[in-house]
Amino acid sequence: MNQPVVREVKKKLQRLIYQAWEKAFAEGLLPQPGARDEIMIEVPKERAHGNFASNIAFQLTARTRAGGQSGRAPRDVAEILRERVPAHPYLAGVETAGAGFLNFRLTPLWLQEVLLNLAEAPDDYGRIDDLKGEKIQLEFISANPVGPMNVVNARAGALGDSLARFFVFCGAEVEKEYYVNDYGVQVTVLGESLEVRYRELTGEEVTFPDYGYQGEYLIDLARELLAEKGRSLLELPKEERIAFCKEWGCRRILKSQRQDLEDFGIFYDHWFSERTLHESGAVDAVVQRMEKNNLLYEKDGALWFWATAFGDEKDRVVRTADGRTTYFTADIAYHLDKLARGFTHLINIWGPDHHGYIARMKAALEALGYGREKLEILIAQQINLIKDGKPYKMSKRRGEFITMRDLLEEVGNDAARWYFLMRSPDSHLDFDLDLAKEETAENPVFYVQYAHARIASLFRQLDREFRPDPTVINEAAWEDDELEIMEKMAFFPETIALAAGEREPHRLTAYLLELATLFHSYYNRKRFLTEDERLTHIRLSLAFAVGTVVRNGLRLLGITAPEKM
RNA sequence: GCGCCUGUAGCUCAGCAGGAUAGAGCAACGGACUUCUAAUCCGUAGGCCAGAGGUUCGAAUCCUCUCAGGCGCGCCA
Repeated sequence: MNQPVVREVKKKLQRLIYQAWEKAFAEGLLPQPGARDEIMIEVPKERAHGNFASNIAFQLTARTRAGGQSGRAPRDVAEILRERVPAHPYLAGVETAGAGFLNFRLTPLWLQEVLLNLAEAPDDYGRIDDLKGEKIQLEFISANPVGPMNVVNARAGALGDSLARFFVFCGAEVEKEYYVNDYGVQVTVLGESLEVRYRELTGEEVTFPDYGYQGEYLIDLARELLAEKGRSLLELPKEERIAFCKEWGCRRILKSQRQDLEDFGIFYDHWFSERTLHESGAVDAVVQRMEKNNLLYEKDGALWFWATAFGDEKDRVVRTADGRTTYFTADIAYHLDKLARGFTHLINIWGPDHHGYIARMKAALEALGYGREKLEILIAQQINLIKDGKPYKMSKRRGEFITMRDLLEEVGNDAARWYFLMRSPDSHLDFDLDLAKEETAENPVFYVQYAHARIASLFRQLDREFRPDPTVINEAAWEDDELEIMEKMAFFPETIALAAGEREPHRLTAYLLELATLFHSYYNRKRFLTEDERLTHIRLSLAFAVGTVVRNGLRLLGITAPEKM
């Protein structure tokens, strides 16, 4: 795999500056050069400031003072370096500017490299090997199987699925896992709630428990249960009937959750049942192991984990006074299981209501001898649904909430994914249902997709298969607007690295918007299919490249790249 | 009370280990289709980056404090 062009160019520039620095040192003008990597190469915001810039002069200024010399102004240092930067085919000019920046203007050579890479292996453009050798497990959503998916689940799903795609593109092996919380109070309440609804449908007079799940969906589910089993469940003792409802309800809800996810384009590699941890004895084994390692103490009849010794604010119960293990205990067992499976890195995406849980989970892993950095927890922040200009509150208890399915049916998968991913996971985003629904045409995702469709349309009109010709690309006389687009595409791999590294796909949505803007503007200004065969080829090479980058980018977000719109 | 997240244009939000004149979309206003898709383009307007200190050549960005909003602080999951 080729190194991304931008990285190579930065390295080249570092080398050139370093050579200048060494020369100046030999002449006694600057202090001794340090490491080459400390020379920072950045990208100026202003085009007038060149393609790349370095602030090395500012750093060196401090050092000329420290070295006992009289000290030089940043401008002078920059000038000393500028005069000594060796010539290079990539280099069109070096200038000093501002308070002491060193600005580099490059020839189109490096950008032609981008087009050539794109022509050679389109589907792989943007691939990097930053995560090569990593085996990452990504666990996300993991909702209780007690009701339909909600919109925060959808956000976490879009994020997790997209990150998985990024990681794979960065060379990692990735496994997506869903942890099914099919054990404990919540599912028991589900069983009880369903059982009451069932009896209600058989005509029995019932009082619905106030702690039960009151959503409509349970009535529907009870109806299905009645259709499937008839009144036969009434023969069972109540306890058994509840147990059956719990079992049956869990399975049905899980199945529909899974269906919702798959309709959203999210497919898991592995579904992991919490119950199996209890049944296999893994949970009890955790208690024993912690006991053996002197991590537990007894108080008020319960067994406590000494979490404060590992950075948590409070100690945590792993076995209650009446002998039950807690959710936390099972979760420790779950994470130990993950670790035993040989992943180099674990990532969990949790909802905002679980952030208080992070410290104790990390404390447990550390106490058991694993590095706390091995587990990374991302918080997908909350979503405020806005309807009719007002916040739309959700309540699982009252059963009036907008489900993930509702949302997707209203705005579509592509728009929903884009909306979730276009903001930082940290932002508490406002999702305006009316806006997303009514103004779909104004939605930025269509703007990006439209660029792709326009390009596809160009190639449809060509009566032959198009393959970019390296010779034509190398000999082309590029215009400024073309170079700008090429430069943007050169930063595609960088954007992916950043998005993957920071776990922030919104870097890519922003990038795609910028690229699409440049392209639409260019499209309006220039014709692609002209009488001049050479010119046509040059412009189509550019279109080919843009289309490829847009398609590759959308793929990472889990969004389709339509040929027609 | 403690912890986490957030505070940038009228609205929703970007701003990459600090960098040169703070950006985008929407909304507003004015223009552009005989031409490869007008789901597009071009232009105008819009800001005490919540506030106060500090760090330095340089702060929206880093540190401290204050203010405001959200979420969490169970022998629940």
